[in-house]
Amino acid sequence: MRIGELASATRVRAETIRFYEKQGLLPPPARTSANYRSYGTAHRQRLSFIRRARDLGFRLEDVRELLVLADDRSQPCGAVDRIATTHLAEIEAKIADLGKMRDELMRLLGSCSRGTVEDCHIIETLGPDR
Amino acid sequence: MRIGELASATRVRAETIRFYEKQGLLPPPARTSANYRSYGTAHRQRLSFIRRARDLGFRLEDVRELLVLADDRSQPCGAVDRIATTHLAEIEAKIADLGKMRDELMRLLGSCSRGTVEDCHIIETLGPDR
DNA sequence: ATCCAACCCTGTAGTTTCTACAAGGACGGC
DNA sequence: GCCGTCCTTGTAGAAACTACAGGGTTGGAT
Repeated sequence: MRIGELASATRVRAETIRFYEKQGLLPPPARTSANYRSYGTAHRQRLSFIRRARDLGFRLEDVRELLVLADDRSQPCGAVDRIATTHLAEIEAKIADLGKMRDELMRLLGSCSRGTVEDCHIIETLGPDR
Repeated sequence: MRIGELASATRVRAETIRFYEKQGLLPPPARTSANYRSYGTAHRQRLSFIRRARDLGFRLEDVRELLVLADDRSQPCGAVDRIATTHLAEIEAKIADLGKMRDELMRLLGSCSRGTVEDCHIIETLGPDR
């Protein structure tokens, strides 16, 4: 299959597929006589793997490691577990941060008096000094 | 005050202060005879404003607009409200996304059998095809 | 007077993960 | 032969900084 077909099969844009190839995440495929990339099932599976991992928020560096582990099926599962656990902790930290922002923003918006900026609680909270 | 003092007063790094100046968020200050930046109270207040807005997750473009609004105190408060409301919605969307990732990751990690990659549920879930 | 650490200057390049061209070649149908 | 769609490479941009490199300045100790 050509890059466009692979793109729609995996819902990964063609540009992104080329980008992954350049980053070494996806091996360079065979080429047709017209120099078009020609992909097979293994490529589609590998790209789907990458996409699922990205959907779970893993960074490309993590995806790279996970691919190595997936390729060597005799490895102990601990490394996978460690990567995923670390990632989970990062996600939870980010959720906590965003939750604080959300609470503070809701507090500010709730106190908006719909007047002029002069007595806007939001602007007032941001500056000048408290 | 010089840039280092401003930096520690606002907990914004000196490099970032220069960056904000280049972006037009902070007006260029006076210079000493040695060409050092020399800041006053107004600069510190403006930078604190920026920092608080950034802590709430506003993008620099939003901060730029908020600064304009804060400078013209007769403006109606609606524009501020609109920026903050939009931002709140983005934050809530991001929290929802991350929440889904967290749930899925926890599910995967809970099913980890601590064996080899061969029967690792995490790797299995990511690929090849389901 | 000299020395040194700690500060400051400018400008550029790197981070992350793509996305968007620009300029050109290939292919399939009419 | 032409048109629209696909493919190729390479480069630049987006966000918000961060990290140098290669210099000048300051202020205190010796």
